Amino acid sequence: MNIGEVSAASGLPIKTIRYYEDIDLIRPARGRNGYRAFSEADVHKLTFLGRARSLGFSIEDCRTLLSLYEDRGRASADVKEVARGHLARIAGKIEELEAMRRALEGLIDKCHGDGRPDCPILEGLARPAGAAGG
Amino acid sequence: MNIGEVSAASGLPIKTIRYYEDIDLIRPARGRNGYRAFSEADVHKLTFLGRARSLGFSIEDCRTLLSLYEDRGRASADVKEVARGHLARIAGKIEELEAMRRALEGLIDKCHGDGRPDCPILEGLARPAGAAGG
DNA sequence: ATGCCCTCTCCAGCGGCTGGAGGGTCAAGG
DNA sequence: CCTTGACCCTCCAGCCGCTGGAGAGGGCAT
Repeated sequence: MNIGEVSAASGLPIKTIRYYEDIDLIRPARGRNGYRAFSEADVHKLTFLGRARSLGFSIEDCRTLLSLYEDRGRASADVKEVARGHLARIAGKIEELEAMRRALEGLIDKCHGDGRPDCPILEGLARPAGAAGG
Repeated sequence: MNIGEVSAASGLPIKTIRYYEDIDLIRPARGRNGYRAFSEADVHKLTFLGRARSLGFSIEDCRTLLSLYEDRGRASADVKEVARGHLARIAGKIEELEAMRRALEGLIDKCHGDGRPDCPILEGLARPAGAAGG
């Protein structure tokens, strides 16, 4: 299988597949013409990688997950630990973003948003964080 | 004011301040010795930038916000539009992350996480997204 | 041989810093 | 006057995970 077909089959861009080879996530064979020759196993791995990435796992996590995936003697506890760590990072990011959202919504609500120059959003950015106007 | 004091006053790392000058967000004066000589206005701008960044605004948004901040004749509607756009991006990201979280939690819940190799997390990553085991 | 699409490698850039090398400046102390 | 040490300077490289583009070669139909 050439890279174009694999791209279509896995849903990953060609560039990404080459990149994954570059960082040693996959090691496709090579034909005499120099073209990458992907096996079914390569396609499975790439699909796996695509799903893991779409769940937000880092490349390093993906590397770990892939090696667990390939290790028939793995302990599921190891997989779970990686997943839990990632889940915690996601939860943290969500909290961060929700704090931003709350702060932004608070400012936006106060801004009349017309042609006049006075603007609580800019004032909020210019003042110390918690300082309510009073 | 030298960069160290400004860093302490604004809460921004020295490197970041230099970087902000590099990309023309601020234009501090220079002393005869080549040191940056910051005015109070520079410090205000940097503090403003720090707050905007902490709310997740991109550098380009910050550039816009800063120019609005400095423009006494601005329309608050313009500020509000920038903020609303950013809020929408944040909300989008939160949704994305929450979808990831739900998917991950679903997988993690199903994994017993012991020494045995069978693992619904890996299976979930190996199969098409919505395909429940049956 | 032509044309077209596929593939290859290598280099550069995105955002937003951050670290480090290698050097100049300034104030205090001896 | 000299040294010490904290500060400041510039420039380059790297982080992550790709992505775009240049320039060249391969494969197949006509």
